[in-house]
Amino acid sequence: MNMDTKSLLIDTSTILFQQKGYKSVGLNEILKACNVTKGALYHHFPNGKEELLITCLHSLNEVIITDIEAIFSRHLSTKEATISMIDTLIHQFEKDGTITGYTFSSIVSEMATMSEPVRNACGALYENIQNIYCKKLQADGFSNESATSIALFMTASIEGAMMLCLTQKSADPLKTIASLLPNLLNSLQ
Amino acid sequence: MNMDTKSLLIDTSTILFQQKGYKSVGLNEILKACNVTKGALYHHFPNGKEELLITCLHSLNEVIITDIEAIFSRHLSTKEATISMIDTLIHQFEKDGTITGYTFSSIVSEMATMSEPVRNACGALYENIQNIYCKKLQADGFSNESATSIALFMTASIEGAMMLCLTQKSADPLKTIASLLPNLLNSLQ
DNA sequence: CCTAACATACCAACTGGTCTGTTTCTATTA
DNA sequence: TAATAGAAACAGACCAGTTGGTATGTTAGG
Repeated sequence: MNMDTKSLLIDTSTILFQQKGYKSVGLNEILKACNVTKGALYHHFPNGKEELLITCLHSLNEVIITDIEAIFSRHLSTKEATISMIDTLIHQFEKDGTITGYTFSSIVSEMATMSEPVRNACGALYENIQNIYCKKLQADGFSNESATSIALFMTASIEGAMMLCLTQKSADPLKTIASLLPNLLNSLQ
Repeated sequence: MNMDTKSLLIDTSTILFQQKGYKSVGLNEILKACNVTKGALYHHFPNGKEELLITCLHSLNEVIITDIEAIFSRHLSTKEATISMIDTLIHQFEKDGTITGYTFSSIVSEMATMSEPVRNACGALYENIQNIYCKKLQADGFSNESATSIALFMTASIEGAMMLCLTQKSADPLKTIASLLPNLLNSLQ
């Protein structure tokens, strides 16, 4: 089984979907970007575009979890790990103008109310991210309950900050979040 | 000058754009929802769909600012006002399953990198929201600088929480944010 | 030789947008 | 006040381009 074409399709369209959303990206655009024909696409994804998107979300899930987990195991406290993670986001944003590989807000807001499978895939992704935060917070000494709350708070504020970065064409919102989050962690410990 | 048709178009498509994003909403869908013809639409919006969207964003701006300002003038402290505001969002979400009139994340994430005019309109909207928070925080005694930071933090976490609500089909994320924000405000005062 | 992995022509449905009417309102003038 | 001119407010047919998807091929590898 030759996975190269399939992987190429997934990797390319993951980026495109993240940058532009679902409807904005046409099959022809994906095909051209991959230099692949429609026959090949429908061979690997018989159910078409939405199946491709969901596969992309699963793939993205693995990438994000791996990356964040690596950062979080590299640092002692949640505080340090979070700052390091946001730093990574900031650098990518300042380099590329977008954040691929960490966010999928375009897909959430566009598809959550339209397709249950897509909504579930997105939900699982957020859940996994929150779980990493949550475990580290518990290791920091937080109670089960407050760790869950804070993890959600972190996920939300980082996701929201990325939206603000997009509209402002500046990484400042993420920087502000990074500087405030430690205070929040201290105040609740 | 008869504004009824134009207003109807703006109000209807504002909701549709908020719920589904920009590309997902077709002109025909808007036209059918309004019971208006293409001729009428292009009479009021000669530059077509994008002009309609930007007009919707401006209209949304006024609505949001008016609503939030009303809530914030009704309460003494930022803490109380914020909780009251989030309560409004929670109630709407639990009633309708969506939050129209307060968020436009679908448009931001989809269009911010595609159209400068749209990005600017979205940026202005976030800026206005933050300004309301900021002023109230200053009235609470926060310094200019920290008021700005906290206002951004509030905007981001609320916006992010709404995304989480969408994926979870539950208002819990917003509730969590509402219960944590007061702690943050206390810890920084 | 059979199946996986393509390639390509084709399709109906729909997209945003234009063009040419027609109606309705309104201001002006005889 | 009635007639009329002109503009605003539509209505609806039409269009080229694109959409996601299919059907029927061909090619290459085990």
